[in-house]
Amino acid sequence: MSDRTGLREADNGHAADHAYRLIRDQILSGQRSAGEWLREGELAESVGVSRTPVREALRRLTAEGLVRHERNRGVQVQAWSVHDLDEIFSLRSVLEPWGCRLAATTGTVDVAALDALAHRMDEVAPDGRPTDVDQLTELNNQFHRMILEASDNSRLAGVVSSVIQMPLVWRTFSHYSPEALRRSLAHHHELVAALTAADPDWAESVMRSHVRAAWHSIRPGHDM
Amino acid sequence: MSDRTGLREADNGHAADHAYRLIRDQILSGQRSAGEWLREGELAESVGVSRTPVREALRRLTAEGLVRHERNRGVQVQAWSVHDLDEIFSLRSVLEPWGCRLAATTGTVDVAALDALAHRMDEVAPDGRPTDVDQLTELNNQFHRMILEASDNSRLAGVVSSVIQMPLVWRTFSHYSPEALRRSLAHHHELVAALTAADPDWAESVMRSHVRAAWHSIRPGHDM
DNA sequence: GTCGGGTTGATTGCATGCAAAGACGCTGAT
DNA sequence: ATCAGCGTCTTTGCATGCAATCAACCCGAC
Repeated sequence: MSDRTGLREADNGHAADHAYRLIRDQILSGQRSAGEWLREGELAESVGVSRTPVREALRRLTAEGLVRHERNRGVQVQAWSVHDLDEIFSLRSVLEPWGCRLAATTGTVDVAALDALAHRMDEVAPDGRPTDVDQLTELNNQFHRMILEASDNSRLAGVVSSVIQMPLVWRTFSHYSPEALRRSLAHHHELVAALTAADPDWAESVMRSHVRAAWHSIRPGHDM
Repeated sequence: MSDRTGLREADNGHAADHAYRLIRDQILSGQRSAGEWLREGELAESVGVSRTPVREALRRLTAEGLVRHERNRGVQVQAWSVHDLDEIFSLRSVLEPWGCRLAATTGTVDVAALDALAHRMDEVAPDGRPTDVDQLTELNNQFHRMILEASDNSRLAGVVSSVIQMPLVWRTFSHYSPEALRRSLAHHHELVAALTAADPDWAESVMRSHVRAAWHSIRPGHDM
């Protein structure tokens, strides 16, 4: 471990966290393909730390479902099927509308911030054609997370984000048609309106439409 | 580490798993009280392994929310408030009825096994007075888990069980009045009936009643 | 040619040592 | 008496070495 400092640029001082973020990013960005074995030694070297914090990072990723752990064999990147996607989206289509309903009643949601996010997404994807898919994804995640956190049920937010990891690998928005993406962005504005009006039924049903539309946009063979 | 074998009785061969189970049981059984600090060294000695597998066990427990991890300070048993209980039960009152609805439609649920469980619970708690709270809790968990696993959505089952840990600490059934417990057991039989009839609406609404009744039975100050 | 057994190599799992960070108590100054 | 500064001591975080495990290969027997 010679020039460790050279490799740990954005290190906030903690090897395990650093390793976790690096490995996670490699998986989410697709640099590590599904089924690929992640060797502790190799990762340790590439991250610039010893195997111990790498092992800790891999255990966290295992708990989050991004990788699979086999005893005495190692860790491999989780493989995903269409059925997994169906499970996740059917779960989301229950949880997110409910969370959105709660957010509409608590009144703690920051509608101005939501509105700003919706407009920034419009800019990143003018006319339904995204210029930067990663940024669009990030903005979208912020939008949804912000609503769930206003639901005043921290476990709900945690559960949804733990389940959502996989669609991130799938790079959701790259599967959208321009029309589907325009509709998705319109939903965001409608959600802002419903939350501003503090109408739980409206908010819930728009979110349900939003999630189910997304489901059909992503599902292979249904690119509408 | 002298006579390690003497301490590892039910060891299936793997130190980290062993440590995990032991520590987890200590928390769930109440031997470790909320807020108590869990020292790696002490745990390692008591389990009979080194600190490394203990650390791994503690990280798993952290991911499951049973303990809290503070950087460079250690791990302490998670403390629970009534608000946490509310969060969990409101989540359950959305997820479990939905899972029960799904189970009623997939037709993969083993109603005979469910019926057997319901009757065994009757025996363990005749006239709403439990003879063995732990066994009753275990049977109840099996009952609910079996329904969720028949929902054909593995993530749903995972999410619910991850969220349910805390009521286990609370030792749910010891808070029930005889009347509430009798009602709870009756719900189980009604659930079996609804699932046998494969009626999604019936199944869903019984489960919703069941969860919300449980909520009121447990909530401090609402022992009806 | 195929199958079984043993052997080698790679990799994980665990134990241990050391360094760094925080908590506590002491001392001294105000 | 109170509080800042300092040193010690406990505890965690990380690195490293070694043992156990698994996979793949090779070789010999049938």
